[in-house]
Amino acid sequence: MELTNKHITVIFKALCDENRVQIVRLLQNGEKCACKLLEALQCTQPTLSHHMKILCDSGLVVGRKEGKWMYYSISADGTEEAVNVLRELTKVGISESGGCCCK
Amino acid sequence: MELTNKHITVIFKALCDENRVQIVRLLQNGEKCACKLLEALQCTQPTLSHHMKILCDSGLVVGRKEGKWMYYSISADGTEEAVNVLRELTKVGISESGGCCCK
DNA sequence: ACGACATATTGACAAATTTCAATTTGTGTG
DNA sequence: CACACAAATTGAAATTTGTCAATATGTCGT
Repeated sequence: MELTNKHITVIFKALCDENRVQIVRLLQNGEKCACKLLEALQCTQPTLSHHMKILCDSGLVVGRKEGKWMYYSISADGTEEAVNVLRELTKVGISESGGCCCK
Repeated sequence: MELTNKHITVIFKALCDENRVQIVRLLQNGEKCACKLLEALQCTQPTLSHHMKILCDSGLVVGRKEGKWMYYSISADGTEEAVNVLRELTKVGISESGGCCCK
């Protein structure tokens, strides 16, 4: 599979915002409905909805609809992929000869 | 050690920008001087300098000054910490009972 | 000390992101 | 069907981020 810079940024943009990091932490002890997240966070419902969209788009979180409620949880597949992407991206390969391009 | 949401965002903000992701990829085959990065990227020198600062602040990249040149490379320690942080953050613990808070 | 060069910093502007109020969509219940 | 409720979408304002031109800082060679 290809791994564009764009795709990589989508994954890590999810964790660029303190509120979203907090949301992930809240999901660490299991699936939670949106309203529970909403009362834990200090933001409005549309703002939470926006953050959840970004988290879901990144693949780190998955949503499950049940009636009028929305349940969110950490995606094992998504987070594993994120760790792999981060490891791949920061893996150092064949070291080139040093020296500067400028004379 | 403590691990604030703020600290976590600093790490992952580094990988939020396509140019910075590209820079990390360029560093994968060894240390590079700023001017070499500059000719690979399509941006001005101040912009590159700005991105390098963010990458260094995140700990993922380290800089080494040699004369008038600046050499950058991927930090093994920094990237290992980033992977650990990501794994810690996305680790699912004791699953709580399901159900919605709303009646 | 002076000039040339590499990098960093400053200031300004454009683009993207975060946030909320208002509204819409979707779902279940009386 | 009408109402109530949960979540998503829209649109606008405030903030943050990315970018560049201009300038400053630091280093080397003459």
